[in-house]
Amino acid sequence: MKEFTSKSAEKHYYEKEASEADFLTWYQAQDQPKYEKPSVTVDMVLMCYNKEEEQLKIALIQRKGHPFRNSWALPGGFVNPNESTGQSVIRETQEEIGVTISKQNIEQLHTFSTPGRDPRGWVITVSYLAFIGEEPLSAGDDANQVRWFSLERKANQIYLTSGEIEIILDLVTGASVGKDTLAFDHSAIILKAFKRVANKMEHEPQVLLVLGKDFTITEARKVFAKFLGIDFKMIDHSNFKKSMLQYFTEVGEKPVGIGRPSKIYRLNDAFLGDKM
Amino acid sequence: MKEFTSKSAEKHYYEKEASEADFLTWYQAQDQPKYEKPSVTVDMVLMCYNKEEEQLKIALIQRKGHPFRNSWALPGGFVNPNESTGQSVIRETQEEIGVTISKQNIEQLHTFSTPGRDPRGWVITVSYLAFIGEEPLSAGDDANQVRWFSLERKANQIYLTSGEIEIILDLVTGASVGKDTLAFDHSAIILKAFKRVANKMEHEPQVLLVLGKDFTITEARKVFAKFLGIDFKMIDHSNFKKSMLQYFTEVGEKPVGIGRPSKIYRLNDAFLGDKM
DNA sequence: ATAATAGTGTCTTTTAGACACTATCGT
DNA sequence: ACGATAGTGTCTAAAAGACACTATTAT
Repeated sequence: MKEFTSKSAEKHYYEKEASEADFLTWYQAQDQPKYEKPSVTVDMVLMCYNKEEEQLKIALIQRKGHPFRNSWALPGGFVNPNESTGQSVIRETQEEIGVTISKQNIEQLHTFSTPGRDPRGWVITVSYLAFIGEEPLSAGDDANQVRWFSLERKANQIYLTSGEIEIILDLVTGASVGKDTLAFDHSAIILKAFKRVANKMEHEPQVLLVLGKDFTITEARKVFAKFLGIDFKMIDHSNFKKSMLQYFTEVGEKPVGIGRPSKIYRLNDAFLGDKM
Repeated sequence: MKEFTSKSAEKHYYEKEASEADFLTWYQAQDQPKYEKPSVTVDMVLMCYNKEEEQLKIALIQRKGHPFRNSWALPGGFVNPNESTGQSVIRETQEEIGVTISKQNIEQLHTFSTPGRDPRGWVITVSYLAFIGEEPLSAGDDANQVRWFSLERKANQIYLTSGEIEIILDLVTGASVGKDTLAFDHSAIILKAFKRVANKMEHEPQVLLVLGKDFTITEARKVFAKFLGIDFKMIDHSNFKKSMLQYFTEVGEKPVGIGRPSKIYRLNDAFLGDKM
């Protein structure tokens, strides 16, 4: 082992003179951590659509422990070593609400790092977005309950409701305006997600995955209308179909229900995996 | 101070029964870190445009220390406590290359976290994108040199060149195909940035900030052409002007140079700050 | 005058949108 | 038959694009 007159001389030698292999061996042997490090979490904005209620839904959990005990929050949790944040968010979504998503169907949203965003200290979070057909949620260990909250846009406000709970977010100011509030800065994350979807759904209609694999034109119109905060009849059936047909393909016919039987469509493969 | 029969009973009490204030007091007093934490860095993709050479440029530093000593890399560094990642990247850009950017002019790109992306261990990075008019760079302590590299798109490859150094990236495969390579996964970060700009510059022409505050229509055409990998004459002057005039305003006339004097334009304020 | 650049005007093609019409079901 | 839904076709207005033309400068 080499001898050094000082710690800083040693550092200089390994960083600037030794081989990279020697540097790494030395580096791993040092007292970690040299710098203070943040905790890193992931959060998932998971949306679906209930065809009977004609409502968009977002999955929220009620936190069992501090901080924000009993508050509602996005599913998520700490990132583990040897895991990408994408893998973490898939694992946490599975653990906390019992929903399995593939890595093709998650999209990274934004990383939030405002100092003070977590009362425990220095925590930054990488947020993700995903769409699935409606399925039951099951609470993991960290949650008292898990619920699909209805997500309704009225003018420039977003109403998140489930039973007696109502959380109101303002699309313009970004603030939470109701009496119930979400944990951490999860309001900001949800608003970011909502705006992102609304802005690009006409060119990247992955949103339609909230309808499950297959859907009808009118169901697709209804989902779009929800994000735009308008009645679906404001979106002309004929024109909508004409412009969207490039993104999905007819796969069958729906034999039930009132009115003329609708055809069934499915998103083209190009819109399922491999986003930008 | 309360007494507990076991550490886990204590944890349960503070997380699930105590008040949030008591929980936080207890939490801060615990031996940190309970979980292993990653280091978090930021990286800046900073672009400008040299009007004489008619070349897009990207700022790269040559690393002074391991890992990747003497390799070229994006400016960036470790995030400090009590700093958002946005603030970090502004600070690091100032320290490493001597360029001052405002927070309105940076855009978060993506967070990279693939295990193994940094040989020192668990490091994730939050990448940012910014455009400035050309200005001299000055190397900070961590860099041997700092340089503006020319960034040229030829078909689906990106050539980064400066003097004898040439780094080639493939837009399709995402891989680095030349003999010189960048440090870490910085190729992937640059490609992500390039694709992002190319995809949205028609609707959000902040790219034009690479021309400095003011520019002519033809200069703008040239910048666009660089990102599209075509000759600027392929972009019709008249049609380009018609469609872009909604984004910028005439502010004067340029009295020098060959040909009819061009008018000077400036990006509307709406496109300088406050991105989605 | 001519080459080089900047800017205007016109015409065509494409796309987006309004809207009237036809088709098929349950009641 | 009628209301409700789904789907087609037509017409118009707006946007995108091709291209010819005019304007101003250096040489």
